[in-house]
Amino acid sequence: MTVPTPPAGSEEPVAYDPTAVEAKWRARWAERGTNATDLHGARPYYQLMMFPYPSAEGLHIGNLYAFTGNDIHGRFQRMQGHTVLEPLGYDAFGIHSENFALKMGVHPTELIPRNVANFRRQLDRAGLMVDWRRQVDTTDPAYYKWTQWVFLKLYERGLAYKKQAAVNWCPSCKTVLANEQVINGACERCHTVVEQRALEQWFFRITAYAERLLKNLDWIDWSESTRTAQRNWLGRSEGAELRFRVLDPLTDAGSAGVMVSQEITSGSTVIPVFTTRPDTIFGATYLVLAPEHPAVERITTAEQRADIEAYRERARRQDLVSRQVNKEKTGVFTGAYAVNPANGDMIPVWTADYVLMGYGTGAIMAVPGHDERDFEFATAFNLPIVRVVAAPDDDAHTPLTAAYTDDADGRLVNSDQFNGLPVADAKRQVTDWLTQRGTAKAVTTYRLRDWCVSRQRYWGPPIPIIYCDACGTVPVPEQDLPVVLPNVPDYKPDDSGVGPLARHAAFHDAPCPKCGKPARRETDVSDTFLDSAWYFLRYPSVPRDDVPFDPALTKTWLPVAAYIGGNEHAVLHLLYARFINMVMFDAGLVPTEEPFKRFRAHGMIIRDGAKMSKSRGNVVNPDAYMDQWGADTVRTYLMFIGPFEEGGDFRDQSISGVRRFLDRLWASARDARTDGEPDAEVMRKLHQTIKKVGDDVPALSYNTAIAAMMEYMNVLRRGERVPHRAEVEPLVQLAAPFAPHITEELWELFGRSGSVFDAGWPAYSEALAQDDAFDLVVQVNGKTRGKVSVPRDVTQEAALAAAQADAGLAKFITGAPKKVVYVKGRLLSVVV
RNA sequence: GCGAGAGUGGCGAAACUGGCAGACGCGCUGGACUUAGGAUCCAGUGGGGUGACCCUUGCGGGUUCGAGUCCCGCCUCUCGCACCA
Repeated sequence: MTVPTPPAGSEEPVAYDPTAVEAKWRARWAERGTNATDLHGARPYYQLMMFPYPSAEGLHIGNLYAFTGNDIHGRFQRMQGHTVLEPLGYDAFGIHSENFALKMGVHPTELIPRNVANFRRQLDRAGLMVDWRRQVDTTDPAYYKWTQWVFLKLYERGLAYKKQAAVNWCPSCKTVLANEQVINGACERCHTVVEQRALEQWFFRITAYAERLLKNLDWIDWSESTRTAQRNWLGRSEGAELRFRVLDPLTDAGSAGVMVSQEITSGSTVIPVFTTRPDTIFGATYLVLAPEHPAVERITTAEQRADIEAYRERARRQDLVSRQVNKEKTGVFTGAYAVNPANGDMIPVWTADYVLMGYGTGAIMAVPGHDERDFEFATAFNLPIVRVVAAPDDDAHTPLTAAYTDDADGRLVNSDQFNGLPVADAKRQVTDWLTQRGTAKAVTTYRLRDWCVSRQRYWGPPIPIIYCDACGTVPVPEQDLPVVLPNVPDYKPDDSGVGPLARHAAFHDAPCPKCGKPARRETDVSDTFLDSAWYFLRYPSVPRDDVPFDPALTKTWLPVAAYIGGNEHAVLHLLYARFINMVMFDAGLVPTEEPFKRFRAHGMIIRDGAKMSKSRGNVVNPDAYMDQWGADTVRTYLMFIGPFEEGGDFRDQSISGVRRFLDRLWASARDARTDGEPDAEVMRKLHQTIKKVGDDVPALSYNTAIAAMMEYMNVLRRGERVPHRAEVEPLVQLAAPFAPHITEELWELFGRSGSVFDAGWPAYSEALAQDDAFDLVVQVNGKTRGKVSVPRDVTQEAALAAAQADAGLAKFITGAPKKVVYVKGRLLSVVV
């Protein structure tokens, strides 16, 4: 492919033709291996972008936005002398692909390669500096062999376990979902309301890492918004677990107020509750257990049994949305009483769905005086409300018209020996006191739950476990990996709670690896988020088949130097990836506890002020724009429309400005003169621009870097001047990360032999960038009244004299100044 | 409700630790070149006033020689989390 040259003798200058230039350099890069990374090169720099799910619709403009932002950063680092590894792959397993395949009636094994091929074509066009030799595809057995290996590593370390639990079940996707995949009680994929089902599932013990995952957030170099989202998700809260003994009808019979049941209960039941406010124990007037709490069964009295059963049944059937959205308090008395460990009061035990089984112990002590939810419940059911904390202006007898929850200024009342203590002190002292009495311990609870990784679906890596009647649960030995996902025509999920692979005897039946007797394979596959939780470890070691990641390469390339991606993955992918990396670190397989040295969340692209969506019909098709404007223009435009970390508004109308800039760059290089000297004024602006672009690009301020180059372009061509080559050539380098094809072409036009990306970054000279005279702003009484041209290092006296000598300024400076403020190099402020 | 972020021309947006508000681009206006212009180039472009000047960064106060930027009190929007005890 060559760029058309004008016919001999033609006067017509060659116009910028992006189609030809881009095709030429795509071919040239492939031929020369320009984008191939030497894994043993000097100053390794791992530039990571979030690999896409290859949808049938093709590359989304949002993907392109993220990739371009990464690519510019990677290319810039290369021009700074780093050996940059910029890999990419496909996150092609998962429910989304499978649902789409089912809908279209095309098997995923056919659909995915087709989508991948289309993605690859679009990605190639975008001019990314990707080393495709390191590509990964999560659906390739050569990859998921190691995903299964990761599962086994966790199993080995006691971090993967199977348990029966109430889990989120999507009736439409017919599979369980992780908590992270349930948004407002609905499936994040299909938005169907999620049900609760009791199923046996594989879990990863991520909660064992909660503390470390939280602590490292204090120092990792990540976008603040992402760290905050993770902190909230981990949800650490400090408090105490208090033990309440439920009165036994036999032993406690005769105690005043106990309703003796005919039912004989065996032994005494102790209900542990978690609270962050142990200081309010004297105000705990009843207990509430979640409807699913196992103790409910045991303590309910005969009189209350029918009501309780009905209530539990209702709660069980109710989906999460109505349970969460309908916040009206409901509940039923169990008939049982428990003893308040602080004051010995007998308090009723209720069950209510405002208490969640999944958090803390699934039971609470209700302190209606100082908790809004308990106050609401107590009011609805006429339960006693006791004040145990008083605001500075209140006393022990001030009536409570609402829960008083302030824990900063309150002091304890109605709490025996703790009266008068501030809340913070009381928390500690009450916990200590109860701990000594054996009814409490200080505990820290996390909102985070263990990661449910089983999926009752087809399109994922089979979980490498075999169940043997004799040997029990047996992990598939490493040498038997991968457990290949069979290519079966019947892969539709059903409502049985068991994955479709269970229907395929050839897969399901397998000999026990230990004893060789007939046994059964696990038929669930693992969550897609496991595929992506370790992919960054794999890239440098592709295509090694003997190890998931080579120790030496991993040590060289990890942790990732720069990771840029969408904040929608703040608590999913990014938390799981940190967890898996931490486990690998504990196993001595990766060099650092944290996988990503630096993470930045990019913003979202909207279009004409509105969110892009298929239903709105305002989705930008990258192919059409690259056809019309060229990839370099699309890339540069995407980066120009707003701050990269905040996103921007894609408007068709504005793209022409960026194309005009590249047209002018082309013309400036083509027509540049080589005779004589470059203009000193222009060169000064050039050096200021080198500085600005060099500062802005690593800070991801791409929009201002482009603006600076445009500004320089205006100077370069002001008044239709013909620029000197020395004025243009460095600009070609500055623009290269943004517009790689055109700049390679112009670099070649200048007679350079290698790639512009191996030519380094233009040298910046502070001396050349410095203006010798400048305009000093003069303010009088706080108002800007004009400016005077003075030397840069002028003294205050000289500056004031210059201001007073200026006719336009002198009229404002009447009489002797009362006060003069002089900021060197900036302004002079005179008060009269 | 809690947490995070953001409100600046007709539009997308700039503004380093407080120091000329509106860089750059779109659009618009005028001009040049043209048979032509939805091409290219040049110039202008926050609002008001004939003018010297005045007003202007969501609203109201404050600190300061000086506030888009800092402090106090509100309003609006976006994104997370949401009965988490």
